[in-house]
Amino acid sequence: MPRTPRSRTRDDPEVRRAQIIDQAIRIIGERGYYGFTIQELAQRCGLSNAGLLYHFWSKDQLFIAVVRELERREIQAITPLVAAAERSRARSDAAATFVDLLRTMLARATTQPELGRFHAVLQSESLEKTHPAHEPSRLREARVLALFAKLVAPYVAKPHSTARQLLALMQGLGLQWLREDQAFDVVAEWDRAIKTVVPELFPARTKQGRSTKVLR
Amino acid sequence: MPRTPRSRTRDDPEVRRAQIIDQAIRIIGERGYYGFTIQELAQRCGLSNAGLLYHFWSKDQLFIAVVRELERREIQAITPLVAAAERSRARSDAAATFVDLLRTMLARATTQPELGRFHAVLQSESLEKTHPAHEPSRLREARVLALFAKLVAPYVAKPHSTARQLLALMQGLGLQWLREDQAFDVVAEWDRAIKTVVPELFPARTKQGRSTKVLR
Amino acid sequence: MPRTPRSRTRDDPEVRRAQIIDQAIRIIGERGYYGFTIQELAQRCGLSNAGLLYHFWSKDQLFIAVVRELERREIQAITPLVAAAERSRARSDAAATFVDLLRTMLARATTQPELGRFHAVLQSESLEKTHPAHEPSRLREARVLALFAKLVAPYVAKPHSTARQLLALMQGLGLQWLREDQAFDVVAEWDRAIKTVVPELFPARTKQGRSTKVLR
Amino acid sequence: MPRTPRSRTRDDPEVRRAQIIDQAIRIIGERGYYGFTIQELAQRCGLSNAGLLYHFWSKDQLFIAVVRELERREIQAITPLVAAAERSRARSDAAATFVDLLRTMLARATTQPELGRFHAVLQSESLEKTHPAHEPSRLREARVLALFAKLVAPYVAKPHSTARQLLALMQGLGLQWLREDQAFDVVAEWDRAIKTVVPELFPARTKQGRSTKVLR
DNA sequence: CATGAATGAGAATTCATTCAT
DNA sequence: AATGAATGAATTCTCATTCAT
Repeated sequence: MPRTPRSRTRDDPEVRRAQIIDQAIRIIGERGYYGFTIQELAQRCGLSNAGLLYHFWSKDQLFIAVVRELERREIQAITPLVAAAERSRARSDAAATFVDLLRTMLARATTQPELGRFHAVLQSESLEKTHPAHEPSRLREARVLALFAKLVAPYVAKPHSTARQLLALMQGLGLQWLREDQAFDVVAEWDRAIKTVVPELFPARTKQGRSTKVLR
Repeated sequence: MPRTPRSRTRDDPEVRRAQIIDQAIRIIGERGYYGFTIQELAQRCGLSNAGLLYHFWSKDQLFIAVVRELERREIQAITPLVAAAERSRARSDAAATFVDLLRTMLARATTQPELGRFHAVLQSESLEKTHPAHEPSRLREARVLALFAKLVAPYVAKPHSTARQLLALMQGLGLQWLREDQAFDVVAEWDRAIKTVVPELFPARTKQGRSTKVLR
Repeated sequence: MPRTPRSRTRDDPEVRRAQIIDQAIRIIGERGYYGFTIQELAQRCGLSNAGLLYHFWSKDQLFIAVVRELERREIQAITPLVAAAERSRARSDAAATFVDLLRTMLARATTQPELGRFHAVLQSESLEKTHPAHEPSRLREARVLALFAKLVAPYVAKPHSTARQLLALMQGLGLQWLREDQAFDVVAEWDRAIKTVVPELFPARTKQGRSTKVLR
Repeated sequence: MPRTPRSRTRDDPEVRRAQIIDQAIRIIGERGYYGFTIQELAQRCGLSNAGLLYHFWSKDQLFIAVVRELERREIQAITPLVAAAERSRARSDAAATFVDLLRTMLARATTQPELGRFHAVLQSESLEKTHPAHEPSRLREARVLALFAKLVAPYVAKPHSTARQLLALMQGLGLQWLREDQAFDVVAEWDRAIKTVVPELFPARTKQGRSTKVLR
């Protein structure tokens, strides 16, 4: 029983791949690597099992491709901001560019919840050393931590510690937002969190370096 | 090949169950619910598949039993501290008791890393509505958030927001610690984080409510 | 978790056996030999698996015991009638005694539907040569056929053929009755059937040996 | 040990299905629904378990497919005869067409004993309400009964009662024939039975409506 | 590019049975 | 006389993968 022959964009080597990867992100975000099956993916893509595997040689290859693709997209989205931040290093708008970067990073997970879920799930699943995304996840975290530490260094005494706090808050708030069915304003919470952790990034409006009333 | 026939602890109705649950926590902490197989669990317990299922009627029942058992342990461990915190509400040591509670909560995940992993993995995996731990996880998070908010209320302007930050930091730092192979001092980081988010919990040593240099 | 300790008749070696056999008849009548499990039987008897097998050494032994017990009961119920029929052979009430026997045989399946179901199911299931009740069923059928043939011999030209018809009708009507949820009067139908097949057994009320209007 | 790789009829979408269904009929006729395993079926078809399930999504679906297929074949075989019987309703050959139908119905079970066994076994096994063929069997029996009653109506006083007798005899004789290893002439017995139950269907050769000597 | 048919390796579960208590 | 704990074999089903078309 041949399903609806084909259709849509038809052919286009790369388009197909992209479609597949997009669906894979969704499924992995829902059930993690172990709960992700080629079968389900094929179904969601309107392809047969074999049809799917034609594009990616095996389940693991496909998984790796997904991880890589996501890395690629992330880099693409964030590199310009990182560059801007580095360029502005010595300038007066350095703080603003950094805050901008932080906001954008959270915003990505927010505007594309599948993305947030994917990272949330993989991040814990991949703790296990045998998980295929173990290394990639480790590196990614280290990279972000290092970046945050570098950028926050001018403002705080223990930049690495602050970097940890920022990352923890960014991920944790995202998770809460997902669990609570996106029912609160993460962006606002994230802003508040940044101000709490690195008040120095915000131009003081009062005399003291930090006015609880204003900033919280 | 009949392994050492049986014996060991033998009898003891609940002991076997507890052994099994402990191993299950480990496996689920490593591969999540979807990657968790009765086969592996049985093996680790030195039992046959059927032997295992004799104690818990099905994989899902077993899983639920694990979740419930963990809830039970958590409540058992934390209730006294919560009670203490509530009792001390109006007293001068209120802040100290709260900090104590926060420290203990993280410490549990720290001294029993399996526990930390279990919660870390389930917390993201169970975002999906069809996950068997979806509701339990949701409730657990809501409970903690409410507790934190109540206890922190006397000190901050937006208790719920602060509660979120505390939870995010506690979980996020725990995750980083696990990912980095327990290679840094989470307890110290957590302390620092608490001070950052709710400096009011710590008796001021200098005139200002917060001395960045000292506390960070 | 020990279920309600024991109770009822307690002990009594044979009583227990009888209880078990009664339940076994029910289950086999519902699902046949292949669908019959020791597990279900034990449950229905309020016994553990092992407890059950203590009384009958294995599933097959138990099954054979059931078949034998049923044979025993059948013989016990029917022998007197057969004897009566044979004794009355030459007398004027010979026909009446035979009809009595026929009625009783159907009545047994009717007043104890479990019995009817058991035989109905086994009768077809045991066609297969490897079925544990194959021989018993074959013999039983042959026995009944021979009996019918003998008793009907004085009245018809082809006694064996008539015996077949009687047996077929008895079983077939019983089956219909069970399938239609016992919603019609089998006894009446069986009477009619007997009259149709061996009108000679009934004292003629009209001149012709058979009055369709009356007998049907 | 890779059996003859594959090949044989190869391709042909429906051929494989038909082969499988044919074997399934055999097995179910031997052991009933509960004794029927996919494993055995796969083996008999020279397929792996998974290979089999590829064609029918589950054991139950397969079973339903078998039941339906058999219904289809039966209807296909019998419809023309039923139509003929209905068309001849008022004509002089009405009786002959009906007898023809009755003979054909038995003949089907006779020339294809697997078929007879299948129906024999299912007919009793499906008495249980939870049996997957419960409804189909009930309907089938009702249908046949209604058909017989309608066709026999012109000849007898209690058509429904007569229909019951015909059905019981047809099935019962078939069963005896199977049990006795096909060692007697069922067709002849069936003919005799028809004549016994509805002598009116046969042109009288003697004065009385029924001459025992001739007809039996 | 893609499918249909098939497979071997697991997976969860059920079953009859055993044995020490 | 019965149970609790356990097992090996079987059973249904899923999964990733292969291959001819």
